[in-house]
Amino acid sequence: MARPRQFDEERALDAAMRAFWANGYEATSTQDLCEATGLGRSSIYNTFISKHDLFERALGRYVDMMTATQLELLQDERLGPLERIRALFALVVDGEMKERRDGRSIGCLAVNATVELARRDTRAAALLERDLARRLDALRTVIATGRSAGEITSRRDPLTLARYLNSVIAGLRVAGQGGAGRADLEGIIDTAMDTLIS
Amino acid sequence: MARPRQFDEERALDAAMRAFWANGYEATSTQDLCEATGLGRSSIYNTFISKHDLFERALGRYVDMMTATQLELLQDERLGPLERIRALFALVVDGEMKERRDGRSIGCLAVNATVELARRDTRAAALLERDLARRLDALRTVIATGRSAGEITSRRDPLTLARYLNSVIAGLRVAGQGGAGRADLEGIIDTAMDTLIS
DNA sequence: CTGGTTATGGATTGGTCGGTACAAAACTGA
DNA sequence: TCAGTTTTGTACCGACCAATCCATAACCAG
Repeated sequence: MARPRQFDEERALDAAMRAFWANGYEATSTQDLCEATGLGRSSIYNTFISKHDLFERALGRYVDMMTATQLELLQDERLGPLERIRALFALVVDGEMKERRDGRSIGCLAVNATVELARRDTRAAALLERDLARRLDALRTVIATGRSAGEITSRRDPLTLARYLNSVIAGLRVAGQGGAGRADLEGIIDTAMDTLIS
Repeated sequence: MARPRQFDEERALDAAMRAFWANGYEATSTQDLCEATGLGRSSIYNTFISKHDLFERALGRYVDMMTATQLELLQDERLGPLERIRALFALVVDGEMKERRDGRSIGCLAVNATVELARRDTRAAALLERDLARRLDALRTVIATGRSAGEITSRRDPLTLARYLNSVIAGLRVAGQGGAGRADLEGIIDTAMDTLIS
């Protein structure tokens, strides 16, 4: 009954996400978004309402995808609890080694958005907070399992350990953006894991 | 022999630093900088050349001040190695509890700049890299001392442990910006310190 | 093939961006 | 008092910002 879209909304969203991921919210202009998505301004505004709304959807897509893969790992029953945590760290390090420029990684859009926006963008902050809760929950569960199984011997309670591991991951992201290489990141991870079995 | 300045350059620099710290580089306009410093545009450009140059000086001032206080703690011979590291963490947490808005901290300008700019601002990246080297060196030294003294029993080498601790600090900053409270941060710290004596 | 509806491209909006020009003001040494 | 120098306030610059308008294109149901 009307003219159909000439583009795939999900693909466009994905391209916008990458642009925000690489350059941050403020440094990404609507012109950049047009070029990244291949859409005209009209199509972007017709579809996504505003730059900020587009960013929210891009960030939402990012955390949904990332957290989904991470939870999959953390709930993989073919692996033991410690192996799952190791696998999660490996995933993070592999991510940090991709898309490097001058030896610096692109980091994690969730961390980047937390740092750039959380204090002055309530909606982004709420989105990030919900994602954090999901990730902490999954970490807490696998840690609790690991402790029951005797693999994790730390007497810190699982939620504290979950917050610790999540914080270590954020630190890894920042380190990657600061120029740390694979060996550096793996050293940090090995050290961080010592905590669980102490 | 000429008209003297009506303002204190260091005070102005300090005000600009706080503006960048609170809002980031891109989101801080030259108009914001005028209001924060109380200077007119002419005075700002006459003194600091450009927004970017002003940012560089502000960031330089920040890392010099912060790293100076942190190194002071790490080299305080009245404290044992572990106590020094604990004191450093306490300093970070206290910092994270200041200037909160909606329960979120302002974070650390060095971390914020790493996340926002390191990939596309070579000069800022170099500045941050030099600061990182200084901090890692001080951490490594105190860790080595602690191991000689038997306070630190981890068999990870001191540089790796230093990178680990520095990364944990960055993670704490991000957590603070994400809304973590004092108890959360202290839980992370206590857990992180377990590593050293394992 | 036509009327209704949506998508698209391009021009354009008012506003703000970082940065500059310029003249008046304010000081100092002579 | 005045020449020389720098600072300061104001007006201004072109460029770009996010966002909108509108005419045209493209599609589909009838």
